[in-house]
Amino acid sequence: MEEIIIKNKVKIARIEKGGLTQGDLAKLVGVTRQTMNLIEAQKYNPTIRVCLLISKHLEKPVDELFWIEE
Amino acid sequence: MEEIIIKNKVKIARIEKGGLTQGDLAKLVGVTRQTMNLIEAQKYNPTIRVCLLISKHLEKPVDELFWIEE
DNA sequence: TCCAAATGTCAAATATATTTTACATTTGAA
DNA sequence: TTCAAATGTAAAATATATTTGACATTTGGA
Repeated sequence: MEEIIIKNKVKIARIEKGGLTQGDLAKLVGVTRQTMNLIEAQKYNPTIRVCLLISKHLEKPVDELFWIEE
Repeated sequence: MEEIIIKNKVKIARIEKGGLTQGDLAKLVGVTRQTMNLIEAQKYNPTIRVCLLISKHLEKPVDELFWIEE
């Protein structure tokens, strides 16, 4: 899985909530609050499905929310 | 995992290869040829890490390569 | 036409994303 | 200040992304 080059440094930009709680967003996206919490804490590497749904509900493109740390 | 609403309909736009083979792109991204093949065939839901690396090597934004089927 | 390279696919194994349950800490409004 | 709501986190279980190995089919150029 190319551990050396990229190092799984995917980051999520601060999910600023327009009234949404972490749990609300999780529910909208269809994951658990814990998963959303881990994503926000940048603890791992979600699937594109989850990212697209976050993107949709936050109305921001995936490329703006997630990137590779150079 | 919200089986009803979204149905895991992530699609990859045709990965047109500027001389790249499926295997070449797989190697660049750091996954196996089989994984790249499955992604192209829209058989599943890759991680954002893989998507960002595909995006990088194809020089197209993630949002252009992957979307949710309405 | 022929053949090597590229692609499609399958089954079993492995790695890891995601859930479940549970509890401790923080935060903000009454 | 207080208390409910929100957040942070952890361990174990489950679901699924990804690999490995292998083989069959397709494709494009010589």
